[in-house]
Amino acid sequence: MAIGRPSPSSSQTPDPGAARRPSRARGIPEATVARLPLYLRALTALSERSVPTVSSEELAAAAGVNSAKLRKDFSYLGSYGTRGVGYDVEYLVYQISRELGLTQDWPVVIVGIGNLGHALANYGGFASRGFRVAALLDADPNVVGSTAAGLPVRHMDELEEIVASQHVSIGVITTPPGAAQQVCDRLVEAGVTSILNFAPTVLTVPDGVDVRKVDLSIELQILAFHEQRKAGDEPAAGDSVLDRAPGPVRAAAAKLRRAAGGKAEQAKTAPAAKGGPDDDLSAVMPA
Amino acid sequence: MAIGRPSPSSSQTPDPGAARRPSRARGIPEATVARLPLYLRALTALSERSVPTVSSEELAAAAGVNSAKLRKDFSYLGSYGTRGVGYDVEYLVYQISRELGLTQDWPVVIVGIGNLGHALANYGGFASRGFRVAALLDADPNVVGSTAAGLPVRHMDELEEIVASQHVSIGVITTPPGAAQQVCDRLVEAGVTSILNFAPTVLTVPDGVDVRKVDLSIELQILAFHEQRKAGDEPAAGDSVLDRAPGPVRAAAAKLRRAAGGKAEQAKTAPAAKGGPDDDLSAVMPA
DNA sequence: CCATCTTTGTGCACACGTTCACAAACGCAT
DNA sequence: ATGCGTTTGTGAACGTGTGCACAAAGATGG
Ligand SMILES: NC(=O)c1ccc[n+]([C@@H]2O[C@H](COP(=O)([O-])OP(=O)(O)OC[C@H]3O[C@@H](n4cnc5c(N)ncnc54)[C@H](O)[C@@H]3O)[C@@H](O)[C@H]2O)c1
Ligand SMILES: NC(=O)c1ccc[n+]([C@@H]2O[C@H](COP(=O)([O-])OP(=O)(O)OC[C@H]3O[C@@H](n4cnc5c(N)ncnc54)[C@H](O)[C@@H]3O)[C@@H](O)[C@H]2O)c1
Repeated sequence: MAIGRPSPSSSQTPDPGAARRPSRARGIPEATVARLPLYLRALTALSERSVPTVSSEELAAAAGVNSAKLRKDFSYLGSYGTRGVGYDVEYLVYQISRELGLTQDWPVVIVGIGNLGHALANYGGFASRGFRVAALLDADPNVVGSTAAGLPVRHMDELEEIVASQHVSIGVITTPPGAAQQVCDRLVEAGVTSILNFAPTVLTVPDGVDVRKVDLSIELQILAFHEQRKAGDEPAAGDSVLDRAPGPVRAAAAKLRRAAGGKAEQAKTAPAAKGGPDDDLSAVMPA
Repeated sequence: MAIGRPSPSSSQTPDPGAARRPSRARGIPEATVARLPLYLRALTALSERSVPTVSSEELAAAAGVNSAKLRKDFSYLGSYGTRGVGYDVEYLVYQISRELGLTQDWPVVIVGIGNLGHALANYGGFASRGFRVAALLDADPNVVGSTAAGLPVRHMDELEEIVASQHVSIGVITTPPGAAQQVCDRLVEAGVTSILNFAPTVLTVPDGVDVRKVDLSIELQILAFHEQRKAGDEPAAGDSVLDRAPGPVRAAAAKLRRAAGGKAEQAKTAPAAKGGPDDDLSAVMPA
């Protein structure tokens, strides 16, 4: 069972219309763009095994999608297949790479070289697709000067110079959430126009700047939701009749909730109530 | 500018209909489920500042979505707001937590304690939402026995016992891609029914098992696509007329591509061609 | 050159997700 | 009670994404 991610997923920044972008810049739908890297990975594997051609059915299986979707996706790139035969692997690898902009080199800066920043710096799959770590940056003097994956960690003060001189347009943020917006602003100011954010914060950026986020915690919560659904899915108490009921009853319930007042009480008592989270209310509002 | 991720972001496993799951188990759409953690995070911040109520407009801004979407999302949970006032922060925190299944404890195992596994083990935001690291596992004898974030790294042989005795239903895979499917199979066999996969591989699982993936490389490639679009978006050569042309011309082009044969040549010559990636073909097929 | 078999490319219908816009509900002041 | 300003909850329109199913394109063999 695969869980649908409006892709957002996961990746993983939703909200297609948030910035009034028709999303379909030159005809390639977002959903297709998000799958191209998947196809590319599968094709690269085939290429390494010197497989000359592949059918939509085979490739779709390797990429974990359905073949009609794959064919439609490819149709946005042009007619690169041969009926009765399939797709030429090498040719397709190149076409997709070109479409994704991977035929050029993308220097990237990573800001915040803690646990996660270190792991990313050491990640080999980075360089394999045209992404090159231009610099590792941190604000902590104790971290600056050390090395990670053979690269020196440099101070944030050097950011502007690095971005400008190396034409960096992609930045990765792995700082604590409190520093993320500030770091983001500085990256944007320096000229970065694409940001991959690992900090659990909503980043605000000007038009023209893209943000994608990776949030472990969100992914786990989504899994928990489905897990809960699988295990049991009891009528689940809670969700009291009060809240579904129309008219003055609901209003009274709402009033009570607010009246229950300051924070902790409500948050603690509710989960504690065993027959359902609204027991406390039902006790006050019997009918 | 926010890039749309059919969020499936997100995040980050697309394909809602892949396993014939109507996706809308008890009425809550996947897209909404994926946003609930976002709302929850914003609400938690408000709660810590002792803000009693919040309007859809304010909360939407904090979560980075539009207010109509937020209201519709909440409407799937029930009528928890008060017209003219807004939503009770504490009450909403609890309702969303309950809906996501966060009122209970979720033990999690992490398999593959390398760079990334270490970072995840050290991640504090883990425990903060009811997720508890039940065990760290690895196959490498050199790693087993060491500690990460105060927890001992245990051998894969113990997996089955740990999953069974601690009722673990969520597993995180941070092994190299080559080992991921095998590890996945073993997790599933042991009883895990939700998997978060960091390895760049397509995992195959039986029905009833959920998989979500986090793939840094895919995120960067999507950013690169949009970055390329922003910078220039030149007619981009390539995409030769041959391939758009109908009839025998296209067929001939396809034939030539295949005939060009073994791998390297095609992949290398194409990007090298300066006037466009299909120049090599145009040279052979002038008209 | 024709028949047959395979596989692409796509029109179409439908499902899902987003946004608008507004009536109904509510708090509050008079 | 009544009226007024505010904000929710949702019907309806629209846009995006998915999957079916099939005609047309091409391969292949006679
Ligand atoms: N570790 C994980 O597995 C994990 C998982 C999911 C999300 N995250 C998120 O990723 C981020 C990093 O996590 P981590 O575990 O690596 O944290 P960390 O504390 O180990 O590292 C953070 C680094 O950022 C640096 N930093 C702080 N403020 C800075 C600033 N203003 N400018 C530049 N650098 C600054 C710190 O010096 C530190 O080196 C956090 O936001 C965390 O919530 C981490
Ligand atoms: N490091 C990153 O930032 C990063 C980013 C994106 C994706 N990834 C992916 O995450 C995975 C882990 O990355 P990493 O950098 O931590 O790699 P790593 O090599 O540092 O760690 C992998 C760990 O998995 C263990 N392992 C190998 N086979 C195993 C098996 N069959 N059972 C149990 N454990 C096994 C190894 O002993 C090792 O400790 C890789 O698939 C990588 O592609 C990593």
